[in-house]
Amino acid sequence: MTLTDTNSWTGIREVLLRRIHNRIWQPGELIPHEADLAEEFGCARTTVNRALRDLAESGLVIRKRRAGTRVAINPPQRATLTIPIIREEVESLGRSYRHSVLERNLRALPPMLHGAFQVSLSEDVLFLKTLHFSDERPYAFEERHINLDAAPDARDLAFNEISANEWLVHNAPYTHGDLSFFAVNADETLCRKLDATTGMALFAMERITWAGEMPITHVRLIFAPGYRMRTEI
Amino acid sequence: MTLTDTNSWTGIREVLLRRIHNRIWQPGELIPHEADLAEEFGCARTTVNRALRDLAESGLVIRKRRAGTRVAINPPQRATLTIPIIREEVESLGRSYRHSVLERNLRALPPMLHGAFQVSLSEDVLFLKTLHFSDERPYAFEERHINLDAAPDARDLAFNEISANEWLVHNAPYTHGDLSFFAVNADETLCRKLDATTGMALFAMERITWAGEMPITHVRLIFAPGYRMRTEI
DNA sequence: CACATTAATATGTGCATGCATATTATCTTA
DNA sequence: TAAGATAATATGCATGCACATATTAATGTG
Repeated sequence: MTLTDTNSWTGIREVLLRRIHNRIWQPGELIPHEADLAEEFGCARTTVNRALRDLAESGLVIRKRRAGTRVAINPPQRATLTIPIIREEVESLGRSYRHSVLERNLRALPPMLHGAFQVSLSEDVLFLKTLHFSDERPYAFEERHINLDAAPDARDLAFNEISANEWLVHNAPYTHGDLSFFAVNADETLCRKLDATTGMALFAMERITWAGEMPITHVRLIFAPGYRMRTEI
Repeated sequence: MTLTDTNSWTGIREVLLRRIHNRIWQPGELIPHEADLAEEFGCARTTVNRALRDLAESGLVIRKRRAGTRVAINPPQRATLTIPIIREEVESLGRSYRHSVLERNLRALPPMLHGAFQVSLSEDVLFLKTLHFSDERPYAFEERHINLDAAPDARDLAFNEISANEWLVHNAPYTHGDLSFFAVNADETLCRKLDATTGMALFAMERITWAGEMPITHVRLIFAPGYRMRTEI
């Protein structure tokens, strides 16, 4: 038995967790309310509240005012993905990072993004194709649209020194965004860029970010063969 | 300007967020400490603490005792993925769900999983191949190993009524796990099962879960063509 | 009986205070 | 001067209390 340090909120959380795991409280069942638990553990209600709040955040219990706290019927499996700046991801693996801008121009917003960007933009967007390298081997291929209304300084930057990925994180913080993951087959051009063979399945990610109502950037990243996105749950 | 409801912790969080977004506090910069902010907002230190704790959780600020709170240099982009039970995912899209167990037998733990499962198991594991359908069209193909030490009741279940996916969530809660996402090419057998053409890129997920030291299950899910995993950030 | 009103109740949050703990800065001392 | 002891300080956490708010149950009313 681990030292439970009851009357610390983490300790109480562990006790509650064990009861849920051991089915002392069945899924769907109402558990005692804060005041009772506080008395049982001999601590303040605030402390129990903290523990329960944490369990609710991770989806294990459902809390409603007046209705009480009940064990979740099917705890949704939540996974927190950390999506780092590519340079940092590569360097954290002990590899050297480099990137190369393959294409850079102004163009009208592609129709595909009209819906996603929602607002009609007053001017062209900056389009970039970038290849990211890990130890001089292709790591990921990036296609990006930048809304110059949201990041006007980007117009004068070549993004040869600092990648658009990193520059935007530092200079155009977003408030929210959409993120999706999927698989694509490598076409001819992707193959040449990513050292893949034609048709190979590649892991891809697409992201659109906004600062309030203003769309900032759309990016599509396609990773070299063998890439896995990992996390712990 | 939105109503800021200062002296509520969420209101204070919004104000702090705006200051970070507007670069009033530069990345890397030390921000005033809790007591000062509490005085500025005319609230208790606890309330400021709650707001700062929340910002720290989302990775926007870094907090260290004595050292103070500083704005993160490159806020890691954290995304929370909710991985639902497949039946619920399908039904939430308004489709009908069905699954079919294609194969079910006991076998020795495959060498591939010896490392992952870490401990040597005393007996065989239960192996299952399941196909999940959405509106009678293939949705995902599942290969699963279940440790019968962790879930002995599984030995007598056919998993025709309730899928192993769902049964395990209800009957063998895990404490932690590893999760990864990647892309695979459809091979001959996958094609037949998932209505794909040979070589098509498919989105896949692999997951191993433990209850404490005890491995529970390994599962590999391969989704039908076109699948996207989405989230908001 | 249907519907609106009111009361009861469990969680949500704020406050003032005190102490714990990690980390940095400062002061000793060999 | 370098290494170790000590003080200072910002966050972390627990407590007791009060009030806010959402939701359910009970009650009243046409």
